[in-house]
Amino acid sequence: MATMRDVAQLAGVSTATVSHVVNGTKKLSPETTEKVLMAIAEANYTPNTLAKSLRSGQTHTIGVLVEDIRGLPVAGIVSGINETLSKSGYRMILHDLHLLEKLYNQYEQIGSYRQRINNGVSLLQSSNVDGIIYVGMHDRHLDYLFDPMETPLVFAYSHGTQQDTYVTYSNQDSAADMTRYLLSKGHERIAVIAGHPHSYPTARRMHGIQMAMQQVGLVIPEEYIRYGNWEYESGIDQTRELLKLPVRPTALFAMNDLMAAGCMRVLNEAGLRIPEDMAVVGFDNREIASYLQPPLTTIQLPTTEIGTSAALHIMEKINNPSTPPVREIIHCSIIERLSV
Amino acid sequence: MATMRDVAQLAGVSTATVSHVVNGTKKLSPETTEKVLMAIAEANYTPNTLAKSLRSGQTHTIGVLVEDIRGLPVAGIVSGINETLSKSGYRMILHDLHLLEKLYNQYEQIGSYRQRINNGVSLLQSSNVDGIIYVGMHDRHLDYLFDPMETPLVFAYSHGTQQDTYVTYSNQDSAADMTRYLLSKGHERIAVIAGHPHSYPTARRMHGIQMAMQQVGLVIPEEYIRYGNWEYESGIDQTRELLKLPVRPTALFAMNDLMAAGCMRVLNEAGLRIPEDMAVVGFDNREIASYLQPPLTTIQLPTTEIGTSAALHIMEKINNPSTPPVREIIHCSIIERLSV
DNA sequence: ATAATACAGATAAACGTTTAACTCGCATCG
DNA sequence: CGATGCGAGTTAAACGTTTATCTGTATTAT
Repeated sequence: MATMRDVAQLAGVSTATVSHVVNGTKKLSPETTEKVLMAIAEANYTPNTLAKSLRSGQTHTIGVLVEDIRGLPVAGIVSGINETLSKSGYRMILHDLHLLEKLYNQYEQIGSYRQRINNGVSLLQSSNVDGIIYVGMHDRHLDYLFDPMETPLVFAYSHGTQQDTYVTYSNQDSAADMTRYLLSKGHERIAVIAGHPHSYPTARRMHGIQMAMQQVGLVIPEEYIRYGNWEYESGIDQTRELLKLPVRPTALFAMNDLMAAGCMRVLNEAGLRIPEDMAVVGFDNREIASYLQPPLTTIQLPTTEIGTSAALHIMEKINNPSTPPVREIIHCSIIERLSV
Repeated sequence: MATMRDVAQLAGVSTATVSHVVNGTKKLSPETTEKVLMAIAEANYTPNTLAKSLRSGQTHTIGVLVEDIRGLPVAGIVSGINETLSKSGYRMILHDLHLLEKLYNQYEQIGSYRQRINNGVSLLQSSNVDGIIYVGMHDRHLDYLFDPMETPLVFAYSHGTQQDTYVTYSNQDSAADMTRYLLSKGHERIAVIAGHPHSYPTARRMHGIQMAMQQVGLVIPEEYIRYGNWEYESGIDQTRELLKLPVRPTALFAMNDLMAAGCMRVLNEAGLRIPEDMAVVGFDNREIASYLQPPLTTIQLPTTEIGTSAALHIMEKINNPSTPPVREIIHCSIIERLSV
């Protein structure tokens, strides 16, 4: 590999001059510039990133800490991050925390959870990353962990701590939008199969739904609201309960596609037609949504956009450390299929 | 950040001594070692990776080039790679080629395809990675591209070129296994909904199926073999054709879960019960397989294992450059559900 | 004419390690 | 007793850049 010294020798100048030509850090005479460029081409010179970083203290590398790359929204976000970073000449060190096995619910293992995050952060810091993007939802302990960190940090997907930059999607507005969509299709008796009762997304989405109803002077009766646990089976169970009601809803808003799939199965078995007898909508636009019968109308999470935006924010923070924290909430779009 | 010089000063020794303590590269007196260790602890010293790499020429970093992280098997493989690498103190630079939009089929865009790969490789090489793992299936042009590369290279998922190390899964054996499984359940009239007719997996899986049949003295009649294109709709179309046959098969082997889902829909609509009237199996174990009615018996790709193994191979190659190429084919397992 | 300024480029010190070569004292040995 | 070898630690060069400071010449202002 040719070094700067080789080029300098070839062009008959000093390495300083070569450096200035390469980086455009100083005005040089056209002749010298030309000579150097020729020499660079001839030697097939490419600057050594390590030396550059060692000297300058910047690696042009972003550490991306993901809870689990196998989670679908995570992959989309990483994809967006990567695309945006590469366009600006940044690399990405990915570190997977392997948190898909839900140990974060089990108190005795929280230590191990923290441990994994700490290890991840150490790994990234030892890689001299210029900034870190944390991708995931389970950020409860992060404020504690990241506190003593001087590296710029952006949360993607999760909300981070209040004093940090994050970019996420809108739970409330999206749910409200979907509700309005159902209303616009003439549905007034809308039932909800919510997620886990004490979870943040459940609360926000519920709020959005109720707001949208209220705006048109309607209210969801208590017996139309059923809480599941995000899983397929709970969609089944809760829908069965709903069908027992004396006055049936005409539309069913499941807070994710998995539960919506459960709904549809029950409706099918009960001989109800979708959407004629009952409309169903979901949330997430997972792969399964396209293959349900009928294909499910649902909400698309803006994963790529979240990634893109997080990447832009981290670069901004790096180049301008005094940037105030940004809280960005990206809107979701409705994917219209045939279940309404 | 404390440097080696600080530690040396604190301990009253030279930096060389500190280096030797840190790396265990030379036998030193217990007293000196102790002094140095104390100083390291006191200064909270952690070695600078950049300086280390610059000097030693090793970065302990692997470049992972993926065709598209949003592809499901890809995420699993990356997950496996990452876990194994971190355990050995390696980092991972991930670069996504964003190839999910199927431009590789369009001849006029092959240039752009190559371009993207070249850019990716350049990015990784400029990051001074110690080795590269290529994750993807579309490796047709790679031998051409990687030829002038001196960096150790391992293919994961795809077959790479014949003279390179790769690790993939077994198409033929898995299909044979599944066929034997069907046979063991008493099915003799097995129909196949194959993938795209000229694709490699289709050919290998077909071969596996036919071998397994032959071994018990059976043969699949030509009209039981139908070619789709891996998509849901083609599962639907081909199953309709199969149902027109005078003698119906008792089992249906779709070469992926999407087509199997299509099959099941048609069978449902035709009023046939699964598995009583017809058994169905798929391939891939995508998310959808669990949520079909009944849940689909299918084949699990060993994604994590592929990743793990690829990571081990690349580290082996780095530490021992003369390692001969390894061709590893990992076996898939059958996920038994209720569709047989 | 002379001082001040601008310009183009060179010099050399850093950045934080690793490691070959060296020093120095001490035991070993024929 | 001089040569030899060894053990423990030091010295300093090297890895390939960046960049503050310096030099020397040309331009401009007074």
